[in-house]
Amino acid sequence: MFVELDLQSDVPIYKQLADQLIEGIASGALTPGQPLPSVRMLAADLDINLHTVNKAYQMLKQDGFLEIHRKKGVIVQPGTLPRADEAFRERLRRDLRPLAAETVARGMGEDELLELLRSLYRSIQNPPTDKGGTSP
Amino acid sequence: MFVELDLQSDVPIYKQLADQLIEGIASGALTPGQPLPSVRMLAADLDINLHTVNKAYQMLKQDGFLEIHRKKGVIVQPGTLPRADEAFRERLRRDLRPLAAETVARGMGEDELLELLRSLYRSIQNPPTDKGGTSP
DNA sequence: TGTTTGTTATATTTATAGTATAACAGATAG
DNA sequence: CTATCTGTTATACTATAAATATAACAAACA
Repeated sequence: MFVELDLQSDVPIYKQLADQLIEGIASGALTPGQPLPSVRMLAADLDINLHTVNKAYQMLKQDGFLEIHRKKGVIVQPGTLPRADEAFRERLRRDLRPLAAETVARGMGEDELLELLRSLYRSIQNPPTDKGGTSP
Repeated sequence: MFVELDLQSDVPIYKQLADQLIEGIASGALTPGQPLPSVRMLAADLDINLHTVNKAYQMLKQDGFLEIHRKKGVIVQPGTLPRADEAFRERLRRDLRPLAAETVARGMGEDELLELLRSLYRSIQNPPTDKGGTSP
């Protein structure tokens, strides 16, 4: 598994995990229908508690990124992934706002900020580790 | 004071306060050298605890957005505001990454995301409440 | 001399994060 | 059927952060 946790970070472990799974889906490292490790297996692999993994899985299930079946285990959403609806856009604005504000306060230009985000967006959509890819 | 707190939010009060003060500096609503309410006054005004206000003030002092003197009280940084150094850019990337990832995963286009951030940036730099402004 | 300032120090309450066990019920392979 | 693995639920515990409540101190100022 490509997940890497920072136990010293102020970001909760379950959120780090959920974030990286979403990034995996975004990048194509995790494909629709692909099975994920069981909560016990992944917990053992990452050397964290079963419930911490389960919390991340439950969040992603709630958001529609995962499907969870008995015994079949956890799989990446095989159907249509959750859309960027207005609720998501609202959350996006709420989270981006303080970042944009401090950027302005520190005199960082609009262009540089946008370029930084653009660079992030593209590196996720087309990760540098995958040379070539299967899409084209 | 233009500060509005959401006590039901999962965002800590002291962070909401710090964020809005930074936005005030970014928008020009708070000008360099301008005095801020004392920790006791603002706490009473917002109906929160003295220490919660103090925590926000201390963070902003630590970052260089505020100066704090005995008896003179708290003032907006009269000298040069903190710069957007590499440490800030790193923090920016770290915070933007999960947002960009979920945006990709939800199939929201790069253009729309960038436009959303651009809109936020500009509305902060030139707030809609101030018709005309003193700058020009 | 008072009064207000930031500051420091405790203490308490509340909520979240993370861990540790244990047990339950559904699904599957043998 | 039986054993095993699955998610799931429940409970308990520790640790930490957030927020509040008082109290007191020292510096600055009118």
